[in-house]
Amino acid sequence: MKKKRHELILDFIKNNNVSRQEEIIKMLFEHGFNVTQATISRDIKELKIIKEHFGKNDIRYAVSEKIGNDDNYKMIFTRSAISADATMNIIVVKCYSGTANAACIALDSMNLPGLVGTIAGDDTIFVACKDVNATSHIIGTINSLLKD
Amino acid sequence: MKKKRHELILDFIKNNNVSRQEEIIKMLFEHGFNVTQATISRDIKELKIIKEHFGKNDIRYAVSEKIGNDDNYKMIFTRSAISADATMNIIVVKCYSGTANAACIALDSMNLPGLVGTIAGDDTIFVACKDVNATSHIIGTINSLLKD
DNA sequence: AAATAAAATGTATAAACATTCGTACCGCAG
DNA sequence: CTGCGGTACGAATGTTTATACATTTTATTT
Repeated sequence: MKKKRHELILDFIKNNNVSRQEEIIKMLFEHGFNVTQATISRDIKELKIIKEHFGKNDIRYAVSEKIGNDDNYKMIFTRSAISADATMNIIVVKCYSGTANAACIALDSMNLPGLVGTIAGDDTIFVACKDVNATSHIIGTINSLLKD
Repeated sequence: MKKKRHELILDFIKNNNVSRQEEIIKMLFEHGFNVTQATISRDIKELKIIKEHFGKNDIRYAVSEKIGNDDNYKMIFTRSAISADATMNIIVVKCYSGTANAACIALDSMNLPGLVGTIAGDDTIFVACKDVNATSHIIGTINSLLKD
């Protein structure tokens, strides 16, 4: 039953602003589970759920996933970028109009080794790389992102 | 003095396993700051520091990478979006021409609870929400973003 | 199946944390 | 100056969460 309960909890906090364990107890009760706060506390620990401050006056539980975050960036990038080309140590990435900024931030956040800096216009990103070697490495990474 | 204190706190939690606000008080004291737990609580809120479960029996404070990125997202969003309106479980966000896509991606990336899906045209975003309740919550969040 | 070990949970309580309320300290307009 | 609006803070208190210990449930061994 623990498994099912955990699933419910995860689902619940993903789809609602949950800020107290009591709310989870209530939700579980409505789904036929009858557990105490101590159990929820342990569940939260096991599920590695975190409590985050959001906006100015909200606190909410959230699933802690650094990996999930990476995926997020990749998603942003692949949804924004169209193609990439390299000359010397510069890579030029073409994006859909208006998305270069977002794609650029996503790219930056990947912390690619050998990447020196980026600048974004409306639909184009310039990526400055350390040297030709790094350039081919990075464009390889970018192209593999573009494929999915 | 608050600025300096905040810096110390961030530095501290990045480089140590900090699991209680008391530890922060102690550290600050050693650096010449004399504040109470109430202040630390407020600092943690302002700095959007989270408490994460780590390993099997550790809890520690950490800087939420997600939130840091959130700031980026927020920036993209607020620079693109103009206004928002809701009917039933749909929110319509008006953006500057050509920016809806970027704003939409930013919005998606915030992982707002109750948000089911989004779609962007050139200057408009449709946001589908789970129900009316979620809708009002989400438009509240959007409006608070638009204010700054 | 009885005996034993291990996991899951509840109870009660302690610990950790957030918040309310009051005060002090600005910066500034009148 | 004087009063107003805002920020920062401590003390006290309320709220929320974690945990020590006891108990029940489930699995494992013999």
